[in-house]
Amino acid sequence: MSQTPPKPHHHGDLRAALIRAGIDILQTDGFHGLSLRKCAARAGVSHAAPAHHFDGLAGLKGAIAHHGLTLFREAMVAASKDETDDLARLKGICRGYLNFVAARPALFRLMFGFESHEIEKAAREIDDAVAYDVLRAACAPFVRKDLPAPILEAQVWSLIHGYATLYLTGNFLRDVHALPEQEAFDQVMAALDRMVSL
Amino acid sequence: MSQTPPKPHHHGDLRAALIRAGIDILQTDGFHGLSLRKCAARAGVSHAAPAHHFDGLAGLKGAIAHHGLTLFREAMVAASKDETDDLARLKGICRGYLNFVAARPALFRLMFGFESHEIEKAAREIDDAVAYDVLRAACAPFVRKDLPAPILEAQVWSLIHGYATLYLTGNFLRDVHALPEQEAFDQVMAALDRMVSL
DNA sequence: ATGTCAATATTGACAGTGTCAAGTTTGCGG
DNA sequence: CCGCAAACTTGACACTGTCAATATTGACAT
Repeated sequence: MSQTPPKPHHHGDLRAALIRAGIDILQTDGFHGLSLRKCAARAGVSHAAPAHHFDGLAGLKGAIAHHGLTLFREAMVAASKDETDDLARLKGICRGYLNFVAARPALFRLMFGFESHEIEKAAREIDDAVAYDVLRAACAPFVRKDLPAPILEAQVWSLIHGYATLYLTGNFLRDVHALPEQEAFDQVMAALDRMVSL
Repeated sequence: MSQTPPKPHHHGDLRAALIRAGIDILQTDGFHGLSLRKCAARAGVSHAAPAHHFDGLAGLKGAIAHHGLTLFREAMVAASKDETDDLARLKGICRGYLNFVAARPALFRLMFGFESHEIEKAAREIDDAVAYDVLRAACAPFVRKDLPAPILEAQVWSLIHGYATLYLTGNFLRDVHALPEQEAFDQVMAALDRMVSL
């Protein structure tokens, strides 16, 4: 895509404005509300203008996801940075994960929903690392010879990702979601105690 | 919706035909390929005919998800029924879960993607139980006083659901997915050993 | 058999959507 | 000042879901 717009001509910086518009629309109108034409309208340009900055809708979604990943990382960092204990820190990461899901459901859906398959794949692999590193660091203290880092990370990531998505969609887990939110989270995340114990 | 179509007039049983068409289209053209008009065309009726059997697209998706849930259940039962050991049986359920995801990705996405939010909600809560009961039964042997059934179920469901969706979308977990599929599955599901152990 | 009537399906229209092919404006570099 | 390319607009196309109006069908009562 056009990663170097050196000097904006008409708008100012349309590319950034469209991404901002997209994130706003996701928050306001939900995932369905996002469309190229609405982003264009909100940015005050014509309906086909975005085509010059993104490779169609998939390209715009890719750019939004790219930006969203830094917000995602920030949420996890913020929720874990005050923890000193290794386990509490890991749970803080998960707490941040869930906070992000609750705060920006549509953006999360764009980033991690099945749609991510159709998103511009190029930069994705690099971007993912931005968020994944946070988890990796939090998992590091628990790595053992019989529990390699990639496996542990996959286990933890699967657990929190699964819980977050089931939480978001309301599928299954009704008994648990009937509990107060924090208690439900704590009880499910208690699985980490065992997964990580000697 | 029309839950009692006592005597078909024109088509034969258009409702069932549309659901079948929908599942076929999901398998052939992927999630995006599904549309009311295409289902109608494949069933040999006009584009607006489905409206008389389903409450719009959400209604059709709901009906497809309803049917898909029984296939989903069958996949889990089939993969676990020959196991006698309790833990192996639980892992068989998870194996069946992943098998289903691999075999019918678009249908799975319709059922458990974020789209399920917009799906006809009415029957969903009852339907869910159809599949959830399989998991519940497999979890039952491991329930203890300090590990109530709903919590354990939520932990197991979150783990396999998270792994399956990350597997499907290709987000994160690259190191693990570089492994042979069965080995990756086994290693991640080893977390169950610990979660369930005394 | 005949007429009634509701369920079933068709047709045509409408507002959206993404995307493409042209044209138009803008402003920088020679 | 002029060219020229980047940025943007305009108009069209095919496709989508949805609705209102119409036509058809088949069962049931008389």
